[in-house]
Amino acid sequence: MSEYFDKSPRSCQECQCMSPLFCLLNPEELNYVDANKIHVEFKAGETIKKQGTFMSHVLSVNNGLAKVYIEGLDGRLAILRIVKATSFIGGPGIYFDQRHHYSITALTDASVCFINLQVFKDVLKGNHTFAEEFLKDFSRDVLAVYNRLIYLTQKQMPGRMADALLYLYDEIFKQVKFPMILSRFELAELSAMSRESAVKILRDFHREGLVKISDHEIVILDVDALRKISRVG
Amino acid sequence: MSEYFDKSPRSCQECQCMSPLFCLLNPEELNYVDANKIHVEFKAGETIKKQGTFMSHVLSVNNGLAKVYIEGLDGRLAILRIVKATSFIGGPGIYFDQRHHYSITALTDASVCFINLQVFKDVLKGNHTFAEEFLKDFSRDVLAVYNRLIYLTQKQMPGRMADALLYLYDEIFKQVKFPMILSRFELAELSAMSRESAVKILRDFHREGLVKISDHEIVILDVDALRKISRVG
DNA sequence: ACGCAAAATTGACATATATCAATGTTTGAC
DNA sequence: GTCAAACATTGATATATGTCAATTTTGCGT
Repeated sequence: MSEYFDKSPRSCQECQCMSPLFCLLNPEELNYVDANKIHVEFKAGETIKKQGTFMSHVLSVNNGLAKVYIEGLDGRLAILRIVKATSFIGGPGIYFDQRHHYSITALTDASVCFINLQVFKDVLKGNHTFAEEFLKDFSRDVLAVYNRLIYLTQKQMPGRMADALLYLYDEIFKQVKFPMILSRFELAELSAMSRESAVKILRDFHREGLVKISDHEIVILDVDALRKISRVG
Repeated sequence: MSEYFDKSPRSCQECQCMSPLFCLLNPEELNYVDANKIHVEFKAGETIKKQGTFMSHVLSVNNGLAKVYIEGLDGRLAILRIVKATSFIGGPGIYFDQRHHYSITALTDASVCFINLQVFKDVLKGNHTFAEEFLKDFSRDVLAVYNRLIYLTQKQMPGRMADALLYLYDEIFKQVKFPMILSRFELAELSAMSRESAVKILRDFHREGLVKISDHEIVILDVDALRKISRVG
């Protein structure tokens, strides 16, 4: 029961897990956000947001990891990116049509704040530094999608899988040994190939001594070789 | 010689070719933009902006058609979209790193205004309606890239080519008979396949009576069948 | 009208990739 | 601990797609 009450919202003022974006708010603005946010804990595997639904709130991931993905044709998923704490998640729906254009699912237990969209827009309207930083964040995400578009359409499978692994290394964990938060199938969804192809490529990487996968852990043994495969395509 | 002088900038106030975005400016703001813009005429085939260069200005296409494309791996191009009059072209570089992240080349003779980036930002800062509409525009572009990501990675070649043709019909010309502004090679770049594959698919479409291509013109004979191919993938 | 260069076309072939079916392995619920 | 369900693996095979090389067509400058 005490656990239940632990889940009650902390105030934003004392929160150490806030997305850096919100550090640009003055106390008054932060109060306004604080009064209009909801804090929710998710278990690994739970859906945080479903593509297509009305965007009543924007999100801030305070803790844990989640996958952001588009539900494409015939239910096939395309994982866009992995988000870690602390990240703001908005998306093109904020100003376009107030809908979520991707789904988000927790990969680990995760703690997420939902900030009322209108309140977010109000604050954005009144604080130009905040608005610029938001735009910068958004633009960075857009650029990442451009890059994915290129490498998913112009590289072959080994290059795409190398990119997926290097992405986890460079952007998410920043160390060569990290937990396998994604199943083979999800790695396939991240690199736009079939599950079986993903398995085969990973086996090849393993045989060539580039990576070691065991016990829910992956170790990248030869970063340079992976980068070369990524480059060659 | 008189032609040379025709190219001198008209004032934005009397311009009928302005991107709708700029209609949201008040006279004072429009004057400010007018005083800080450059108007240039391009011939078909000329490069309007080159990916990677410093973004000193944002663009407004007043007349003509242009292709917006990313220069990917080994010089392979991915055409993102076709722009027609009247369109604003900014991109993620505005707020991220002040660089152009795609190249733009004129497909027909084209008339383009270059608006000083700082001036654009100033106006955006001071006019919230303008800012919101800009964001809406930007978000629409982003969504289009999401869709491209899905259909380029999850559809097979016939579906992708059908999408390319339907894009020209639905978004650009809005009639089933339109000039072939894109070469076969460029159609291939728009649908992420090799030039030869594009030729073969188009031949198939032609044999099946879906399209007719001749004399620099394309006629879509069976829109519904194309839509079906697009759906099936 | 001529001839050159670029673009388009073709079919044969090589390669990349998905699919299928069968099997093995892990995980979590009871 | 057992069982079922999900996940992972494998090799065989089918399909999609790219590449190559040869040829034809088109566009354009003189």
